[in-house]
Amino acid sequence: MEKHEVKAAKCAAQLSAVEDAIYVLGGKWKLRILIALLTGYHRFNELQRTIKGISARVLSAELKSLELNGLVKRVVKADQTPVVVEYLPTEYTRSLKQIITVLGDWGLKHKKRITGKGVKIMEKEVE
Amino acid sequence: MEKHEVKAAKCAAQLSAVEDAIYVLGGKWKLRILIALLTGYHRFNELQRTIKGISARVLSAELKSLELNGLVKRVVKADQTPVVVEYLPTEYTRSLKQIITVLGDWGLKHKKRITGKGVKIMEKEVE
DNA sequence: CAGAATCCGTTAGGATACTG
DNA sequence: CAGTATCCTAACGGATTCTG
Repeated sequence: MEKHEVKAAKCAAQLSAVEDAIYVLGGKWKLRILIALLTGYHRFNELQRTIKGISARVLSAELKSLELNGLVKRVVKADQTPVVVEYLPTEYTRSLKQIITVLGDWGLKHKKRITGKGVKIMEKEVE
Repeated sequence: MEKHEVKAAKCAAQLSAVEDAIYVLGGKWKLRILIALLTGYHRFNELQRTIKGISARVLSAELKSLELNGLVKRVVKADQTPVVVEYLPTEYTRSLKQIITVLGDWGLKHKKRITGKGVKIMEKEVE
């Protein structure tokens, strides 16, 4: 195998692996939900309050998707009234901690970089 | 500050940092483009060939967005005919290497996890 | 509280064709 | 080669209302 073929193969492998990760974790909300989950928020409305801006509809859909991928466990405690539903992180969810850490670190640096320079790329204010 | 307030503050900080990262790197293509860039692909059509499935329109738009964020440098070599345009990673781009590595590792594990179990979450085939 | 149902606007991004 | 220009649609996601 020649040099550029090696390069191509490595790039393709990297590309495909990252692609898979993005496929599961991508989108606006999934990682945020997982962070809240790992932080200790487990109830539906609690999650909605913690994750600013998410609607019940979207939260519900995202939780289902995450459950399909084994990243959330939905637990119904039927022995209580009213019924309590909890969304719990799984063992598998904890394997994401490194991703979250690394991404968070970079995001922090990036914010400092742009606010430090006084550059505003796009408007993002809320109020 | 009480315990749950600390938790809330930490979670919010983490949330906001990751949010910032997603804002810049999110979407279907940005990270893939950066990987190709870091691997050594610099020309427009070269990138399009390497990143399977991306259209010229989208590639063009994404490159502009990345350039705005300082993650790509567009270099025109006017001393040649025809004019050669190169998209080069910056120093700042290299700060993403860890993210790419971690994300790639996880994606690889995840793929093994699902293919190993024979689970097909959603259809994703191309042909 | 924990959602489902409905409606509806925005947008990411695909397909194709064209240009200097 | 290095893009632009158009057109178009599927998916994302916001707002609101309703329910057991």
